[in-house]
Amino acid sequence: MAEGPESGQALLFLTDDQLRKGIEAMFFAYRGFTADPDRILSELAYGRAHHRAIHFIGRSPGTTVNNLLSILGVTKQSLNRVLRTLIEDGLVTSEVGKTDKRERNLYLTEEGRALEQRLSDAQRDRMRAAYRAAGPEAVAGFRQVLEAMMDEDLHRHYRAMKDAKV
Amino acid sequence: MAEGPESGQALLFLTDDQLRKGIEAMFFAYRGFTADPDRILSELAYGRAHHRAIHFIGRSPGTTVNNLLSILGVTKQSLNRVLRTLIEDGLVTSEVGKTDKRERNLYLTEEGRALEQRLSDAQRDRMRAAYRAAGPEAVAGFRQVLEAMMDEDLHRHYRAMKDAKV
DNA sequence: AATAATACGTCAGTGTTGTTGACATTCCAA
DNA sequence: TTGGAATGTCAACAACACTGACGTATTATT
Repeated sequence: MAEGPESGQALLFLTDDQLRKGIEAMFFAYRGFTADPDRILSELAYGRAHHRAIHFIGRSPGTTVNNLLSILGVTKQSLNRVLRTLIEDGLVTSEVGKTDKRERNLYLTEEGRALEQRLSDAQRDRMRAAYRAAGPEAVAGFRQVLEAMMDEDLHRHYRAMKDAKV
Repeated sequence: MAEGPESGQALLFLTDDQLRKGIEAMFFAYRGFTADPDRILSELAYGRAHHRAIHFIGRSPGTTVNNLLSILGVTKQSLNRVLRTLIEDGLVTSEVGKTDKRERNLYLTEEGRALEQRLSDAQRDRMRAAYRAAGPEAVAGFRQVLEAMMDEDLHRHYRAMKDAKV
């Protein structure tokens, strides 16, 4: 080991057992994290893929297909299937780009914003309850660990979005 | 609001914007969380469902199909398909229950333990790096928030497993 | 002006993982 | 002992990811 002066007691949080607990906590918590939106989505014959698309289009109105692809980390064929149904159902509009006509700028319609609101309300309610139960210091730690767990390219997207004004 | 003396400054961490950041952090971090095992699994033509089964069988040797079902939250038919391939491939053994012959007790084989080790090593490496970067206080907060985010029935499973000795 | 590269969409095929429905076996209790 | 509940298996289907190939419009490069 020979980690220097911080060895011993101070590094007990890095034992395999502690790490395993973190892994299992992550697994169980993610299930809770998605449970409420999933219920709403299943009523509408949508899935998580639709939720993710709606969320990030809502976050960045006018975003392009390519940008969405790099955020979501799926293939264009997979995203296209989802976008097509959302456009057909009138939740999303796709406009030819002004400066570059190859691009498509994506926006939520009124109806799309309504669903986005409904989904994020459900998810925020749970998040708010968890935050309130854990307290501000815990929340800060929560965010720190999550950020350290991201892949670098996703972390870039996260930072870019984190600091954007609503 | 009228939340009492802790209103104002101290509740800024509960704003919608803070909650949104937490939601997006959760989304991006979970991708990182599963990225390393996913790479290993794809080499072997397995998926996350196989990983989850292997993980929880390894954690609770002799567990029954029913118990695994309530942990994983899928249908028994879905789990069965995964278990069948793992058994065919010699990673898991299924033994008829001693007291109740309807039950099947599940165990990892030597080979199954080897894969479990390989997968959890990869996942632990990332978790360890994140923990080390964030520090012990952050890790405590991380775990607190995650636990508060779980559904109650999953939280029960988590607690039961959390305190079990390896 | 011709060529290459980019952005987007689509068709076809495949694999994992979830779902329901039907069914066999085993246990238990009336 | 018979009917019901619990446990697990087989079959078929849907959602959603993937790869590969191709078409089209637009922009950039030479």
